[in-house]
Amino acid sequence: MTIRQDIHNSEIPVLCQSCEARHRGLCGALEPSQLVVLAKQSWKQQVETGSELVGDAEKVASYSNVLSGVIKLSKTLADGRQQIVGLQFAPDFLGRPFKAESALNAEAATEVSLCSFPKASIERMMKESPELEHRLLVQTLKELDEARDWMVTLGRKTASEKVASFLLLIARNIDPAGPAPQKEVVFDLPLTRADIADFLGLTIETVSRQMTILRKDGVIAIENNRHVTVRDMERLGRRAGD
Amino acid sequence: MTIRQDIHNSEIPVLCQSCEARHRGLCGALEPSQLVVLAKQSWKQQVETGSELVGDAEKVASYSNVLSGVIKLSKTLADGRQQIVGLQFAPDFLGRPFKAESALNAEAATEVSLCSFPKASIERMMKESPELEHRLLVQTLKELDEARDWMVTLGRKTASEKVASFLLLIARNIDPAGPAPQKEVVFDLPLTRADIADFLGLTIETVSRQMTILRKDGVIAIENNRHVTVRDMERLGRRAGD
DNA sequence: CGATAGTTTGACACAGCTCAATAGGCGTGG
DNA sequence: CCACGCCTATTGAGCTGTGTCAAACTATCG
Repeated sequence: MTIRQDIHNSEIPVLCQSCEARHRGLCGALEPSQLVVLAKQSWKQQVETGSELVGDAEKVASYSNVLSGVIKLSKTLADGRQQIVGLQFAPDFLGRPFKAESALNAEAATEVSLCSFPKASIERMMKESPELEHRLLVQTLKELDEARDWMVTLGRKTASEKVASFLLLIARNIDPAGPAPQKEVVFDLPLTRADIADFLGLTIETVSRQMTILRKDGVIAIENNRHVTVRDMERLGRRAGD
Repeated sequence: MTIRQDIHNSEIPVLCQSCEARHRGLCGALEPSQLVVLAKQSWKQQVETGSELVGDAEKVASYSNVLSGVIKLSKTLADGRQQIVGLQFAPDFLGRPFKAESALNAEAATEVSLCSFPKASIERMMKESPELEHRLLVQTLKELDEARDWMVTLGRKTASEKVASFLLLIARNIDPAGPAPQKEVVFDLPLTRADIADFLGLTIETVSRQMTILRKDGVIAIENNRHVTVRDMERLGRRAGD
């Protein structure tokens, strides 16, 4: 490597060079010069399963890009009933702009790695760079579409359709390489049965029973409770009801 | 009125002068000069109850501001099961930017008046004016928050909590003058029992039974099926479960 | 190999659904 | 003004899918 190349590479911060978020995520909106500024204030963190990232009604001081792992967003009623209202996969952006407090709870469903930066930095950059706000709008619209799709699942699908819909959702999102529309797909479930129940508006027992039915019917195979093989994506799709 | 005043007023198009959307809605982001351009291409329309504004998988050529009335956004499964995924009140913005096709159905739940403009005009203006895109982001974030709140209702609340939540939602949104936190609130239901059922993920019979219970318990009064008096907003809130 | 947390399975209960009949609101026409 | 018909809402009776409670099973890890 020559000195020239070193100088050239240094335009993009080391931290960002192999980062997914720079390509498909929010940071793709930034010029190399802006990236340098932001990278100085940002830090990568590894977070273990179960740790709370953002508490309900808590002041939020930083935003993050999800680099790997799955984050669950949930809401809880006064008496403890819980509903997961969204899952975030890489390279999603984590944080609710223009609001000091979070109205929901964000928790690492698996091991998660994040790239975080101060709330203020992003908000300052957003004023300078319309492209950044544009990306944020696009991601928010995507999340809104997903939320509305899920409302149909919650309101109008049967327990077995709900479980099939969930497996389909994971199968389509867990693969970081993008959606390869194969017949057979293999993955580890990022959620426990309790989480799945909270996502689907069901109980763990019902989730478990429906998984057993799908297994006995040969639509999926399960090893060690977490490792799932979808034998036929199309058949699973039909079970999901839409 | 003097000529000077006429000249001064003419900065803001006649069409927009008494428009709600100019204050609390999207158009508030626009300079008078931009407003003039947009107003030339926009038109007001009155739409009657039940007419379809945007069909599923239909090309959308225009956006609108809701000036009055209520619009229901819904999705339908292959076998006809339906779920209402959102309601829009004045001065909400109707339309899904950056996507040629709609993934949902928009229908007038009541008489509705709209101010519509070509898709292309807004998108052009959005490129010029970051403030416009900012407003859109803010409205989209609001809708996302609402969708997630409703997911809790759909997934985790009982039938009676769902009906109470619905009445609360209407009571808080129907008043165009804003949320006056009074004890007693009166309004006409913008939805039929069938619509309410589709919004809550219930059947009409269950909705009807829960309304009867609320009426017999004195939480609400109903006249002519549509005219509702909430006797005590706080008590209704407690019935909604959060 | 025992402890612990997560999962599956079974038996039963009940909230909400289905089907069916009745009642009420409202416009039309005599 | 009443009579009729249509549409929407209510009420009732019985059924069923999903929840509840309890026990057994399985994976993982010290």
